[in-house]
Amino acid sequence: MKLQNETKGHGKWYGDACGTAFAMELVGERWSLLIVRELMLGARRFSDIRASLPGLSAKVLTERLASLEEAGVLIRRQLPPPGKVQVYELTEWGSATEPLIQELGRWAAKSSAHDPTLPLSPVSLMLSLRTMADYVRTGTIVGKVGFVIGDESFLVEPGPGELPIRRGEVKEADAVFRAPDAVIIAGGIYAGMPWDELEQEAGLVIEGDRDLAMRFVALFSLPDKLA
Amino acid sequence: MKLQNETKGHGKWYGDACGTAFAMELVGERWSLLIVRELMLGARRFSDIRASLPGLSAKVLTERLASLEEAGVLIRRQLPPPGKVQVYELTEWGSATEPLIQELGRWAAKSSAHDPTLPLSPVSLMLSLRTMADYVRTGTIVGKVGFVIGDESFLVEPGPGELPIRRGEVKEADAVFRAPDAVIIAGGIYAGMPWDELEQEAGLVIEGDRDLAMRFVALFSLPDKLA
DNA sequence: CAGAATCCCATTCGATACTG
DNA sequence: CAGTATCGAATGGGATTCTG
Repeated sequence: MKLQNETKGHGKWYGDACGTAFAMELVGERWSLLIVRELMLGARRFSDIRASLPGLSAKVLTERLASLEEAGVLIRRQLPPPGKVQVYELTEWGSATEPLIQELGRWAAKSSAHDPTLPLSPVSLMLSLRTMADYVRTGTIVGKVGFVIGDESFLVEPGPGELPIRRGEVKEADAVFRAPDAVIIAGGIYAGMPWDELEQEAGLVIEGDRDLAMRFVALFSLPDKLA
Repeated sequence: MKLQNETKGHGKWYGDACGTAFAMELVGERWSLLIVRELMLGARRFSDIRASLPGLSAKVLTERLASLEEAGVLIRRQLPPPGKVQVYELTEWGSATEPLIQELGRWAAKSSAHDPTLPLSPVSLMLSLRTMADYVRTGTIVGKVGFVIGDESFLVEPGPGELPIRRGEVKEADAVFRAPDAVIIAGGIYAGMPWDELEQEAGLVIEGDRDLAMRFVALFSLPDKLA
């Protein structure tokens, strides 16, 4: 891919000092922000990203990774041997897009047209927890909650005013949600589907401290819709 | 313009429940969010918007206005006679993009590549004040500050933890900044250019309570850059 | 598997001209 | 002023193929 002329950015964008314009030049392209989102919880490989974003072609992913790298949002890195695979990782500035992604999510959730039952990626679900949590109550939960979604695992450790999430084994978790697909868990948390029904019919498994699990999911709710 | 098929939105977008994706479908198109930004401080006419966004053609503006209206972000309205002109105005949900626009701006400002000396529209400058204000000090300013930029006027009335801005005559202001272009004022506030130099060489005029004016501009600063 | 390279079609854009 | 109509050029994206 030919590098774009640096004075004009992606082509002929708006030469505007406003941050809105500048930011849209960098991450406003189709797929860009979704790719950034997938990297938000840690470095991933080309094929991981592709698998999480159905509809994104290899060509476009290659192009977006290149322009995001050029913009300084992410870097391409070789993992040390053994492994020695190539991964993409957000820079510090790239990670600083999280509030941005959260605002996008909050705004979308207020739309009456937003449909929370559409498919979503594991990372997308985990990040939505951070967006929609009631932070005045996160401190009341004691214990770690694990999620195993397909072949990805995450650990959530609620604390006062915070909700740290990291990838990792769920052995240390006190309660674990296990499901083949993120949309199942999203259905329980956001669409109010009964948990026992999801366990019987959708392949959800809740392990460990079930009471903890239920108090945990009660932390999350969608905002009221706006006209 | 043919309306898009409603099931696929703008064409073939990502069918993802994540708010990021949904929001990008609605306002992620080129120019869309800049148009929304121009409406943020009140309804405007077609040609007002066009004049504020150099590089935006009538064709594209027409298209964007149509899709933003269809998405429920803005509405098209006839002003009552006399006047009887057509204006575009944000819906309640459209106005709810302000935190989003602010996050975009905050993030952009942390980039080392961001150039605050580029041209910007009057609305863009006024909104940046709300984004960059030090809200622990806004309450210490007593008095109204007016801005006249080209032929647009705004009134800012700082209060504890808030910075309301509205269009309006600056007669009631205790201090007024007057400049032919927003970039001049931005240079003083964000780029640290000396105010007296701007007055002598760039056509800036500061009227009224000069001490108030200087304490007011000290409320604003750009964040530290990230790698 | 991780991408680069080609090919080709669909869409989009900008410029210009036109209209109520 | 507030758009609409048209046209040629540029861009974008999917499918496919190739390579280390």
